[in-house]
Amino acid sequence: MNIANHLLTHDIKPSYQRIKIFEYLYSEMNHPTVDVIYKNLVDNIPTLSKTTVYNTLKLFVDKGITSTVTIEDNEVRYDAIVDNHGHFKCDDCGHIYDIEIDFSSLLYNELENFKIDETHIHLKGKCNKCLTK
Amino acid sequence: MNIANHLLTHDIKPSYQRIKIFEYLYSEMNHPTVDVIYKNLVDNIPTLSKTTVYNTLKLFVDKGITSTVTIEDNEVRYDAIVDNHGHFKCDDCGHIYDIEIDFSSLLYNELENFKIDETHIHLKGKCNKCLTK
DNA sequence: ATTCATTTTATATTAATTATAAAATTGTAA
DNA sequence: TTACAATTTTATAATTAATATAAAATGAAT
Repeated sequence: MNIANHLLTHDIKPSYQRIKIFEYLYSEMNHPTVDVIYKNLVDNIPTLSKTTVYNTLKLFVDKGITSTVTIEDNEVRYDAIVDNHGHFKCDDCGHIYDIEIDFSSLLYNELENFKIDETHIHLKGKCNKCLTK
Repeated sequence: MNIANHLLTHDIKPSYQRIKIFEYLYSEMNHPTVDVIYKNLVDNIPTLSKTTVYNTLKLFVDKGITSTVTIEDNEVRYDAIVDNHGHFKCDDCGHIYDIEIDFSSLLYNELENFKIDETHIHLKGKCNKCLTK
């Protein structure tokens, strides 16, 4: 994918930092925190500041090309996938898996006449790799 | 419900502060933050400290009589209901509704051979009251 | 009453995030 | 090219939730 174009089509000027941050999100798919993103990019962009990472991710979320993942309560993670899906976090290795979820099977009879904008699902446990090692 | 007994049966010594904190959680059912709990109790317990609220809730969660609700990323909320259920937060009034969810309808084919310990579901949108006012 | 364990409290610290304003960069029109 | 304006990035300070630590208070048992 052409990242500069992707940003442009979402009304975001493709600055060097923005391209690199999105590139990291998109290629790693590791649901990184701000800190992880910063530490991974600062070697190649020595002038990078954490504020830029915060600003950029906020912009990405506002423009709809990034979503946030809140599993633990002391850190926000970011995801280049924005269409509805769930997450599984392994308590052992800490890895966060994207999982497909058929949201249509979920019916909330108590929410009649409610307007549902977002549905967040995340699970915790142990992944197959950690269970067999 | 007899709160002192409830605490005792879960291996928690029923101190005055602990009883009052659980009583607040259980009677209000408002998914309060630590700050909200503290502010509501400090008038009647002038010596109460926030550290006690933190400690007590951590104890309650460890002993399984309270669960945490993480919807926004900058605040943890607490819930006296511990069996599996979901939450709906209204973006307008901020109220958090408990909702019953049939978790059995959710199948995760990607998680074969994974061990699932917890499932968290929360929704956002506008509640019926806010939609009609 | 004395001792020991538990609970509560005050204080300091940590760490994620936000606010603010200056510096750097980019784009554009003369 | 130069000058100017707008945008983006950066450094610094401030805020805030949560944790760590140790002293003070409480409670139970002898």
